[in-house]
Amino acid sequence: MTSGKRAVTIKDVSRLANVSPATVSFVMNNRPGVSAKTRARVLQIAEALDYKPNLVARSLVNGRSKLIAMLISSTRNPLFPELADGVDQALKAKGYTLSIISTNDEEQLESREIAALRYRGFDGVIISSTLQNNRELNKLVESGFPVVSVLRRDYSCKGLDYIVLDGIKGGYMATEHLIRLGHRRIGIIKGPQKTSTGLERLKGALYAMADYGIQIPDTLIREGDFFKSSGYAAAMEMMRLPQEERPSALYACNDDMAIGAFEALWELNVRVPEDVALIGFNNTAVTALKSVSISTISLQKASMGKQAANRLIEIIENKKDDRKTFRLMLEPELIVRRTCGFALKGKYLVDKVKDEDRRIFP
Amino acid sequence: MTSGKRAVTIKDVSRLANVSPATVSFVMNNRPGVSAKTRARVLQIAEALDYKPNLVARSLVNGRSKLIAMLISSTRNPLFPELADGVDQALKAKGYTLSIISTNDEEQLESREIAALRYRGFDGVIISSTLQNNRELNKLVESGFPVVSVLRRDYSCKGLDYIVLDGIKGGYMATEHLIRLGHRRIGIIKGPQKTSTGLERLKGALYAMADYGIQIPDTLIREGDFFKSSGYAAAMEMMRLPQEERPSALYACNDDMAIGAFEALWELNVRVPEDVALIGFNNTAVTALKSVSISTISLQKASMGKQAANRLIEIIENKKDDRKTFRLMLEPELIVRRTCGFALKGKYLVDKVKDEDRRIFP
DNA sequence: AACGATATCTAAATCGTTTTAGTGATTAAT
DNA sequence: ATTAATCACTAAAACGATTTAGATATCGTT
Repeated sequence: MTSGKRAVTIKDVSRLANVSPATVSFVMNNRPGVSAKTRARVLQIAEALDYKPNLVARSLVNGRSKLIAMLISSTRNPLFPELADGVDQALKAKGYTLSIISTNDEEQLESREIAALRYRGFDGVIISSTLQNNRELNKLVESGFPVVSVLRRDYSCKGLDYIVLDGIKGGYMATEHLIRLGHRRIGIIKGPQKTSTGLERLKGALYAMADYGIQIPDTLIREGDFFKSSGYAAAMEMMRLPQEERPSALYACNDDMAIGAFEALWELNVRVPEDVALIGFNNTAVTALKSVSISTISLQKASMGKQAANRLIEIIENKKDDRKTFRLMLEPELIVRRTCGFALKGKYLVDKVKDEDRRIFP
Repeated sequence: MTSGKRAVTIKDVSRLANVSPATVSFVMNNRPGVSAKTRARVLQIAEALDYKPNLVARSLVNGRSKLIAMLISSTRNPLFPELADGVDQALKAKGYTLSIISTNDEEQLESREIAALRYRGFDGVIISSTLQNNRELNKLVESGFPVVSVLRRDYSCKGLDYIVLDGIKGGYMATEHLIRLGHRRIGIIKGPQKTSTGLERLKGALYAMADYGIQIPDTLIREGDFFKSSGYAAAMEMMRLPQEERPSALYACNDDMAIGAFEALWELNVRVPEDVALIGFNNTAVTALKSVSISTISLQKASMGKQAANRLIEIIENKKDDRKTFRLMLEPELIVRRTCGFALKGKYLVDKVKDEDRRIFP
């Protein structure tokens, strides 16, 4: 302990109770082999001294800490707290404690934290901050350390268990919705291409465009970093293009960037959805506010977190080495709100496009 | 390690390098007393084996882990992630890693986590989920374990270091602002009274009312839990009072509840601020959105988190036992936005009240 | 050549638990 | 009464590092 009074140890208890440390250990762990009388005496003394077993020492000897780490990209992106909440609840129910660590999507920091995990005494880790081609993650998984990736995944990582959303499908749905509302010039604010979500949500959009035979100029694809300010900047740039090059709709690959774009449009006195339609991704709490009401793609956050937590515990507690990798891809759902203008138009304008004319996803 | 390949230990390295474990330890910690040749050889072998010191073992012997815990109430209340972000940055800069643990404001869980902290190998803890009269917190502080409370405090805890906002002043400012805009029937949505913030933000409002000679009926004070839904419910109830008993303004003791109220008013087709004014507390990111624009009280979150982190490290690193308790109370700031109607009216209606007529805060 | 000083390295104790193997004592079975 | 089985307990070895005190070897000085 850093300073202050020395903590009570098992030896203090054993001395006072006139038994060996082993006996105290048995008592504290509810193990058989101790007489009722001794057990009671030890418990009473432990209570009186306010003895709590040192979890670091315990963790050293039996390699279990009941501590799980969750790596998130940032607490400032509300998706991660929302995800963490589900994980937390599932873990608490099983007697584990969750530690949330943020890596800010910095590759170095991410690698450092991943490398440290194994040696920090965590029993396992849930990674939602996953980037691509992470050597440390590969090593961690290969070493047999319990890892479950949630939301994002690292394609390079062979044995990695994950639960993700079908981002391609989500991106497709968002874009197709805009297309069916009659939009032909759709601006895309894509996410960081070092994340699987960033890649897939863009890819889905491009598939949709291709299926509907829509060309998209480079000026209408901008890369953001999943934070609000980058969405703001991207929207500003696109709206400052010459009149005829401007988008009539924006698809932002996450809600924070959509909100940034929303702010930019507001500042420019562009009406949403009358002048420009807008759709985001993630269905974070803000988008549902009545005064915001941004259309978006929803994912089952609570379920995702819960399943990841349960899978991780399963790995930890049935430590077979031959385990099958567990992979799950959840279905996205389109949430139609005010900003895409559906209510305005009442129906899709392009229903005349025959289904055979386009590739049905996937 | 739970399963999989055995991790590389200091012994593996020492064996391969033909030195004792002690020497390897010296090398890994950049200590003198090892020849350049040996040092190089050890480093090379450590690198080849991908050896990383086991932090649990290290922590056991020298009582340092470079791990800090932060107890927050919930990730779903955006104030906490925003606070944690500041703490995280300050800690990272000094080589520490932050673990965020949420307690959901449940007294039992809170106590359990606090009690466990000391034995989990954390070097210190930042508590922002603080409730009142927590025996475990008192014991922890008394034991000399490094603790800094931020945002909230436990009045019963004598030696507790804290950095908080002047909640009474903030509550006073919010309410006074509404009063000066001419409001006489102000509904208050207070927070949980087991938190210092809940208590103070209400107290400040009552002081302001008293100073301006305003009576407030019981029906216009409702208790929420700092979450959105409780603000929604409280606003709904108040707006369903008979016409003449309804509030003309609402003061919610945090932004989430203000947003809930905002939603309720929207649903009831009550115009904000024309029919009912609204002010929140915390200046969380959502309130600043153009389409939301809720007036609120701002606190210096980043600075608060940073200072708490730095103070904690100071305690940890200069382990004097005679340390003075460190207490800081920061100044709130009124953020005037759309929902309180200031822009509408352009000036305070009650400027005729002479300053001497009321008690100037504090 | 002898001495002390310095540099390099190691053996062993330590941190606070858990666990294994084994010791006595008591009880049960024949 | 003897042997076997059971019970209550303990000594000592882990776990994987750090640290202290001491052992060797090397060097310089006179």
